[in-house]
Amino acid sequence: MPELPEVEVIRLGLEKKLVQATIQSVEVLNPKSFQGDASLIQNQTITAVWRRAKILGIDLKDGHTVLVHLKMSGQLVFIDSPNSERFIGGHPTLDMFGDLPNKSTRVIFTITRLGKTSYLYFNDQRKFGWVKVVQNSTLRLRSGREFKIQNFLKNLGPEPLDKDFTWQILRQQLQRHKNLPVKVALMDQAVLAGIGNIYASESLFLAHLDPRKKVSLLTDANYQNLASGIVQALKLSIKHGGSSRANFVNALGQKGYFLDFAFVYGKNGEPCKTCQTPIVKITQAGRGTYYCPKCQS
DNA sequence: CACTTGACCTGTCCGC
DNA sequence: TGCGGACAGGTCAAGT
Repeated sequence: MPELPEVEVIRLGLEKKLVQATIQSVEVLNPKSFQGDASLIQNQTITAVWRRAKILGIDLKDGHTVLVHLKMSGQLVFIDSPNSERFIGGHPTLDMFGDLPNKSTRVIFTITRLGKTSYLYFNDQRKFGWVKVVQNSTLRLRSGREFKIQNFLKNLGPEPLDKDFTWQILRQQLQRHKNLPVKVALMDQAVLAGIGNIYASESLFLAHLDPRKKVSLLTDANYQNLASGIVQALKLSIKHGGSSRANFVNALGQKGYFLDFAFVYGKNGEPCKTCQTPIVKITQAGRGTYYCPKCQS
């Protein structure tokens, strides 16, 4: 589920709640969801919450970091006290959500701050996601940022929301896959970090680019349009709280509303918002791709 | 090496 | 209603 915007929305929420707070204890309900020694992070103060690609990092004062990957159905929900904070901010809480923990809860962190106790729930219906405790020292500096290269992570491409991201960088990165359709190439995390199935389709629509077009056939104008389409789609989604197709909720358990503004994702058969032509769904590399056959020719 | 497919899980939705 | 199958935002490993 979560791609870059969803993970960033969670990060923004968690940062407010967790920095300067302390992890008092950790309860692992599903052992496969948790790697590393949970006892290492107990009674540790949280110093930062960061994101790289679709991975969240929670830094602790003593030099450990808790990494979280939500994969398809993960959630990280912070609750001060039952049935309170989830209703602030003008958006309703998911009705299905109910009280936590629920049957999808895999890990529970007990958090204390200023003498008050709260809980952080890692829920993950499909059990693909994970929480992992590592040493900061295993996270290497790269390009002046605190990004990690661990075995379980292949090399990640540039962050598309970095200030120095340009269409030339996009062009250079896509050259890794000259013979692939541009949509498939875009989803390789080594090309760009954080683009998944929703934002690949949406970015290509904004760029008026056929998702089936091979990378080798792209023009500089295509790259320029695509680079700006990517940034536009990601920023718009963050602004609307991310995409909640099924499971996604932010750090307070609230849904995101980007899909209300989407042009093509999940819209097959519906008229294109620009030209009224029905949106088409095809399969590329085993994943659904949505596009407008007229606007993206 | 480049690329595709299956596997990992649980849940939902759609057609018969 | 019930049941089987397809499908779901991600990423590895194995296969072609």
